[in-house]
Amino acid sequence: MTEKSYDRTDESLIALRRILRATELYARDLAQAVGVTPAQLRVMQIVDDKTSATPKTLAKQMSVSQATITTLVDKLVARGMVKREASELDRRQINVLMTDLGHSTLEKAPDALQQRYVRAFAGLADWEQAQLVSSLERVADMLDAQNIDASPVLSSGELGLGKKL
Amino acid sequence: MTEKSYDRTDESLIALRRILRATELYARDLAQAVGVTPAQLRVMQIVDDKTSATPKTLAKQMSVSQATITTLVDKLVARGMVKREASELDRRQINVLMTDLGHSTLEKAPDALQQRYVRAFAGLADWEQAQLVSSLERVADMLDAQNIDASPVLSSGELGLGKKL
DNA sequence: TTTAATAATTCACTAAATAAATCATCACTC
DNA sequence: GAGTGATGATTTATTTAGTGAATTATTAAA
Repeated sequence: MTEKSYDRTDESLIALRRILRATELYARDLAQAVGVTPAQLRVMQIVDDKTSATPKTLAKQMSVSQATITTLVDKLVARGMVKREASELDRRQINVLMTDLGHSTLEKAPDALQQRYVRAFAGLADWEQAQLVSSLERVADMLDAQNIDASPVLSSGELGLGKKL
Repeated sequence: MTEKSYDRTDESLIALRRILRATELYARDLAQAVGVTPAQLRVMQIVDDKTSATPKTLAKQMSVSQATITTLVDKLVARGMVKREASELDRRQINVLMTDLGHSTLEKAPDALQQRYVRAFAGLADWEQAQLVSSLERVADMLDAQNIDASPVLSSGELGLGKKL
């Protein structure tokens, strides 16, 4: 074995690479369509998904420093996509919320790739879906040992709900 | 719908997100261990994999402008990781090559995540491997319509399963 | 009531990325 | 074989992301 071109490990890694690449390119395009940058879009998606988030939690979820979040939120505020609101429980904290503009902008986003994926996925036979999910989860397990919080951000409920993947 | 429980589409997207996240975090760590930035590491991996590459092809493969490649290569040259060599066929072109330092630096890199993945993958039963590959390729097909050149860069090298390409 | 620790921000700085302009070289066509 | 246009790499100027360190306000603990 392992004589010809690629062995299975390589094939799986190459497929993974294709997935990664497609996703990254898609994120760029989507962000551009929305009129913000990819990083800013990520913030919008998380905030929209949880309806509210503090800079602290955003920083953690995006694996980025709080300082970075501050500047991203600054720019989104300047574009009218999100707003800041003081927390009442703890006055050190600030809640970032979507504006109506931000929410509707997200909803109107094309989201071409995800729509295609969701449609293709929905078109699979039941057992195929199950197999795909289990395969993906298996790969994810192999990759992230310390089981990071890889929460939603992409509930695909409605086809249009821009999510990042 | 979509209250608390996720449907299969969501589950698959969440798994995908975990894969993406693990990969991104890993790329950061690995780059730091190597002593370069993630973008610079990507250049090194491609160059090392093909033994030689022009800025043009690097730009295409990384989906980035040539100008960006120029500055990345500048920095790698400054760090002694790669070198430039004039092409003989077309004197407009330049070939980027690994230095010995660059090559050995790459080889000595920890590469923890990929090793873990490769080991886990290698430990699967034959039919499981086959199923995983087919699932991943299926997902990749769903995601990237226009079938971009998603070649290697993640060839599994170190663990002896390597092939070259 | 001091003293810690926490949450967000500001500041100074580096890295990555782009578009636009420039320069050299190649490929044609006349 | 001279001129024209396309191509490959670079330079310049600018924007965006990202960081660590310092700062400010607030909470929590001693």
